[in-house]
Amino acid sequence: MMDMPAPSLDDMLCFAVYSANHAFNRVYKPMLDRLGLTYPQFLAMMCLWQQDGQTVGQIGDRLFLESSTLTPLLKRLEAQGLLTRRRDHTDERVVRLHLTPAGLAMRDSLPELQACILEASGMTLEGMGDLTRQVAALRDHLRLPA
Amino acid sequence: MMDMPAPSLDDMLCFAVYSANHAFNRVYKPMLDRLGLTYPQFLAMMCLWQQDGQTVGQIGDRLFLESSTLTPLLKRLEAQGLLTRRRDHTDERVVRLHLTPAGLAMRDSLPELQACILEASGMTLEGMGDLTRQVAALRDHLRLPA
DNA sequence: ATCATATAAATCGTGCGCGATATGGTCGCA
DNA sequence: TGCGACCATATCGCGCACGATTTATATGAT
Repeated sequence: MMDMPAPSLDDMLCFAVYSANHAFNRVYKPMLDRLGLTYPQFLAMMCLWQQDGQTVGQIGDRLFLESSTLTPLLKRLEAQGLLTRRRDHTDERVVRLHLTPAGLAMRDSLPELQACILEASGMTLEGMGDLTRQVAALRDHLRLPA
Repeated sequence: MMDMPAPSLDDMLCFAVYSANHAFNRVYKPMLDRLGLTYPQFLAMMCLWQQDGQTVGQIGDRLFLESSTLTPLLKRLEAQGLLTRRRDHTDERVVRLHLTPAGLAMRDSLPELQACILEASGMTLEGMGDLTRQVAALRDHLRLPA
């Protein structure tokens, strides 16, 4: 029987994804620094720009994050004056998030941000859309129960 | 002039990569738990399985990580008895990493690990190789100086 | 009405990841 | 010989991310 050759890091999809994620982080950082956001905070803001008034759990479902990650992150956004956190009147277990005017206004920086990312990626819009779908499909398959 | 439509999270390559990375982490976790490794620790071990005796800086170049990340991680691997950290005799600034027999033996788990990942990804080997190259090319382009 | 179960967030401890800085070693050049 | 520039690693503080647990609220069965 032939053994499979031991794969090197460069052949491993998981490492490509791991290192590409870090590379994105580094590209975003200087731009987000000027907004006073971290990258995960930016993703949470994206959720709320898309739909205001979501709960912590809904943001978690969207971003695939636990409340143990989100609660402190959202408190920091609240401390920055970008959103409010209030218990829902009809279900006191739930915390609803609402953008402040400052939080909403920050959305205006999005187009420029997107343009920078597109340029840094060195891809076309179509190429990005295509790769996005492939990677999202991989993610969704990995998330299936074993 | 028409504005670009504000993209949602699902259209963003950065989020696809971010969430796919977390999804990989979650797939690896139960398997790595049995080895007593974290995912970044596993990546460091991959480097050393490929070439023993590398320096901290070489591992950092390979994984795109800083010494501030690697030093504590490598100390934990040393504490587990998987490798040794020794200053180089000819250049005392440099720390060289050498696998112990236990660290080397752990490599035997690799093939099974790879097989599990392949299955969890729901892809063919060719499909994985193809996507790996696309994502690595993206990473390398993002790493170019602006 | 009561109590068991379930659910949503929050809290805690550990490890990763970075930027800024510190420490100590090397090398070239006066 | 000694000093200044550079270099490799280590340390520190902050924020993310998780699993395990806790707290508070809601729901359902009897």
